[in-house]
Amino acid sequence: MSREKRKLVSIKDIAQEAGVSPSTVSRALHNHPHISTETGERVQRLAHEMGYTPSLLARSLVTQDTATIGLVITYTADPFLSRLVQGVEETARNSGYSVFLSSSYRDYERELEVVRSFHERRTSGIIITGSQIDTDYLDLDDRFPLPIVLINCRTYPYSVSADKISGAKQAVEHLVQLGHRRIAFVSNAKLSTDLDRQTSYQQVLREHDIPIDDTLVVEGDGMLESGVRAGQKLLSLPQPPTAIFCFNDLTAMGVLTALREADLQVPRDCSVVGFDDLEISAYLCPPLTTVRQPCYRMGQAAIRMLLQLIRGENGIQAEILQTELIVRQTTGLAPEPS
Amino acid sequence: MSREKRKLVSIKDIAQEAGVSPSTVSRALHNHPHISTETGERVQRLAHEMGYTPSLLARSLVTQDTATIGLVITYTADPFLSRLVQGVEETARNSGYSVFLSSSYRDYERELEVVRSFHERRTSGIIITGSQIDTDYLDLDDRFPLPIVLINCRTYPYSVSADKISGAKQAVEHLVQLGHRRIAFVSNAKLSTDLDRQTSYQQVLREHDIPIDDTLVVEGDGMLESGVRAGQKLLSLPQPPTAIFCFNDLTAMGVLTALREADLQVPRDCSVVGFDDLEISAYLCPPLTTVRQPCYRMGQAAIRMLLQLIRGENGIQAEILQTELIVRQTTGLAPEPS
DNA sequence: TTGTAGGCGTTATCAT
DNA sequence: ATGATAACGCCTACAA
Repeated sequence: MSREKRKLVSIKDIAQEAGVSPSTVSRALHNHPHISTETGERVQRLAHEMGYTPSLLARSLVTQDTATIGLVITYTADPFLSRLVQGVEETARNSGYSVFLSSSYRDYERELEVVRSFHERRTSGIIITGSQIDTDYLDLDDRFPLPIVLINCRTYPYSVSADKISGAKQAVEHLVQLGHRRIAFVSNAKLSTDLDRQTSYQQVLREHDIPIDDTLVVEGDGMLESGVRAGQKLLSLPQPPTAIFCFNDLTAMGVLTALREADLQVPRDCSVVGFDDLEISAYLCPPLTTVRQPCYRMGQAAIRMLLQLIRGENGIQAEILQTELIVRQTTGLAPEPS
Repeated sequence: MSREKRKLVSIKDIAQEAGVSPSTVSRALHNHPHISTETGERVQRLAHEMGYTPSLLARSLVTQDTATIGLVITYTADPFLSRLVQGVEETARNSGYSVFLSSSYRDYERELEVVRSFHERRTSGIIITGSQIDTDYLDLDDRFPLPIVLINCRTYPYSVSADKISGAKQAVEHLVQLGHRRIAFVSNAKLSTDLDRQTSYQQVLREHDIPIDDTLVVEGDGMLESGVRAGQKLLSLPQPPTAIFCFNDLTAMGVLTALREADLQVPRDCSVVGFDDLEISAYLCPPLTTVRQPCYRMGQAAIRMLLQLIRGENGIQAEILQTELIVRQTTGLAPEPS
């Protein structure tokens, strides 16, 4: 690769070479209806020979459309997000859009900064996961006058979410049916959508007249290590739980580790349920019972909604996708009270 | 959010409002040296009040610099890549660059298509993982006259790689030291860098006068499911291996699953070594012995090299980062020959 | 210190 | 069917 910066060939260069005007070249390149096949072909051939690559930059400037979207995720390392990113990226590309990716680290200022930078780049719209700003975007409308779709934020009008309420209910119900009465919950205090799970958890317990014990609700942060600590904390209780419902699969993996380190058998001594259904969850030891979120489809739905907003369509409503309990081998009958 | 498309305020609008020329506004916004503090402040204030957001699009067109890079990855769902993406994204952003993300699915045409689209967007440079095109880029120089850095492709002059040769050696050596003589290898036929591992594998065996048995080398594709199949295949051998060295951690997880389903204990009946050291690998059951690739630092090194290329610096050389054997609990002494 | 003018690479509107 | 011209929003000599 020669390293000096070369000047790229432009429409003007082709025009000169072909002995026509730049506008003719532009038209020829776009298969404009009223163009003679002769010049059309000549221009096309010349463009190819000269190694012409159109500048979407310049095009965007005049068409006022970058065909670009911004995707804000919390952490690139979060495995829950990778399939979602895939859904967004594939669907966007199939619609001719490129996607900018940046992460917010669940930080309000960072997120604001990223959204601002996307707006400077004149992205046609933005998709945000785990937003810390959420409904404040409605007020920031004049600062960011471009369509925004949020993921898992049901209070915002343009959003795509998984039905966590129903998912959490199914999970806890499943444990109750197995005879568990001391059911713990490991939360993610940082996340507002965590409330759905916790509310469902409490509701199911109440419906079955199971007393709610606050010591059985432990705070986590959705990461592996916090799952380990939460597990240890729960095991050190005078009356440890016989089942643990976790905020997500990563937390569940941490809890499983804590149980193993305490020489407890799953599910014989304690049942565990996760949330997300990561690809790896089916390959854990034992394979994890969990609530599946349709990550790929959520990403896909988000970009579709965003494209509708970009096109100025009306009647767009928040979407809620179904979750599904996947019963594998980390849940079993409650141990007999000894 | 009001849904009609508003016209954004431009430098001209501010100029008119402030009663100065557009160039003065431009200078004021950039803290140009020769500008009166009075107008400077007035313009800044006005810009803020009017909700001005500069168009990097227009700016890029004139400065011939988009401050944008393209990142091509094989699959967004590959957990090995998430930390690498993080390294690229964070470092890029800290240098004022935004990053486009797209995936190639390890397909030559797809990759070409993505690179072309990045070039159309006039990205300042491109980073590519798992390239199928690799050294062909040297010939494609006229089609893509922009800096390209490859990851894990040592035959290309501008590349960042992990030292897989040494890593694989350490892994197999470790198994030999534990007394294993029937050591299997699960490969990834799709990937050229796989050869490094396989070569090291054979070399270590030779060094220890261990006969090389071709039936102990099984093809995989680096995904979970292929690990399961490879494991099953190896177990069905008349003389199954006592240790399995896997192309990556995902494959190792699959192998572990196959072993568990066959009611074999790890490492008592069979040892397993992975490659990558994903975050979750430390939390498997048992925790996985593996070769760590410094994913984050590889991403960081790649973007640094790319920025050097963009700046036109000389003397840039391919970088090779060290790998490290992380011994956990899936490896143990070879079982006594029965 | 500020304004004028030209240009970045395209597309779009008028003519011809 | 093609060409001239203006415009997108910004930057930057050069001139004043």
